[in-house]
Amino acid sequence: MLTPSAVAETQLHRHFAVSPQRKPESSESVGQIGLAMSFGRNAEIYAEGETSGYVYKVISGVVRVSKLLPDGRRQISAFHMPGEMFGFEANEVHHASAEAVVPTKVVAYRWEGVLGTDKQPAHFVRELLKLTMLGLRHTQDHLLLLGRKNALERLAEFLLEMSARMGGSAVLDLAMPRHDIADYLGLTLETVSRMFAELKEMGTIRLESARRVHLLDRAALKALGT
Amino acid sequence: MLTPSAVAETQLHRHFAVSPQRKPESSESVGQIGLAMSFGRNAEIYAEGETSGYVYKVISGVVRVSKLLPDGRRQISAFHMPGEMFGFEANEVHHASAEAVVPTKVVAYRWEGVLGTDKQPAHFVRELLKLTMLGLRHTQDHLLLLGRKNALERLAEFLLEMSARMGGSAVLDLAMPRHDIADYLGLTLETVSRMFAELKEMGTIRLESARRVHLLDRAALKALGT
DNA sequence: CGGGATATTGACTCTTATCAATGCCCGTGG
DNA sequence: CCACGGGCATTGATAAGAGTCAATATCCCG
Repeated sequence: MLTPSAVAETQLHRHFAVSPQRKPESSESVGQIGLAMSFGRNAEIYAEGETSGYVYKVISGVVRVSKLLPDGRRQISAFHMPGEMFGFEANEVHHASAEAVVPTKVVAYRWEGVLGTDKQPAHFVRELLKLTMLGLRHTQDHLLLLGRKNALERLAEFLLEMSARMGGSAVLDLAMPRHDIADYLGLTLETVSRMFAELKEMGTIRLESARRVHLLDRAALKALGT
Repeated sequence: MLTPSAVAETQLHRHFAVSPQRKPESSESVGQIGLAMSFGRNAEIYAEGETSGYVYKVISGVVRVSKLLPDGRRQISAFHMPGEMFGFEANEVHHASAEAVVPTKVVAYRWEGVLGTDKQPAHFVRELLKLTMLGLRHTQDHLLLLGRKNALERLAEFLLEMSARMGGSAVLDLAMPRHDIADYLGLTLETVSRMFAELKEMGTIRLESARRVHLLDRAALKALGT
């Protein structure tokens, strides 16, 4: 029988001509609790179905968390930027996989799951509760996007979200390819590309290159994306 | 300026010819911490934008949690059944609204938000963390449904989810109208109706009435919905 | 038993997916 | 320094799935 992890890996190979690197390129302990790890582009940080012994904090780079269907359809639930944490689960098993979008450094912290919570300092548990609640909020907002917004609205919201998370700059450097944006927004990469073209024609953005976007008219984007 | 709460209410009036009842029909304290409340069909339990002073547990009935766009598009993020808790937020403000789908009894527990967590017993915080993580998992699964599944797959998954949560019986009594199912699945009510018809033709379900569904072939539903 | 809300069904439209061709950019090696 | 190659992105033509609008049908609930 195929384990969920094996299935996920199989699917990954459909998405990437070059198979993703397995596991960290390097790791070293940080203080007494953290373990610093480096991952190359598209390297797997953990897989769906894998036992989850850690929570992670992004130091540099970008991480995507996604779920796959047996036929290869993929939904990215979140991108994680430097400073953000990810990887916490109610059970001992990851129910999504995480990969580095670009070369990425993270710190992993040992985490025994909710059951091991007694052993964790109270402030840590409280912090984790807050982070989980914020994650839930973000995911619920994303439900609205996926369930009820059209392609243009989705891309507008995505650009505003990315801008806000990069400190609100008007020039965005997107770490991820069109394919990842599409899988985050529940679209195809062609549709994403067409919506970029449409925003460009409307004069609300300018594309310096495919990955470098100038937001020219935030108000127009907000009118679309909210 | 329209408050978010006022906007939500406006939109509700588009959805229901009869305006929803405001606030509990009755309430009485349970022990020293809980407050029992009753709500009629479509009554609002709390609104988006409202200050959140409580978490809730469903005693009987069904609750829907949803978000609205200014133009009336609605996304239901979850239905809550007896025994389940809902209404916890990272901030002091609800970022979704909750309504009773059918006449519903809940118990409300005072909750000061994450910041007030010190005052809560540790086991309660831990329990809440677990519930929030489970909610996050459910919501992420729902992202995959909304982003990547077709109408038939969505309905199949919905029926299996409902069956599982009603104890796995082969005869389902759906509390919610087609409109709510549609807003949960990111479809229109017409499409939901057509997918019911299609499952019926395939012989995987039988409709005793619109709300009462017999699951004849779970394996077929699983093949579609997973 | 009657009437209003809810659900089904049909005809047609529209958005997005699919399939396919072309273009672009960047890193590598001659 | 320029040419080549490969991944990535854009653009076009067409198809398919779900949405919209509209006409019944059915089911509760009083």
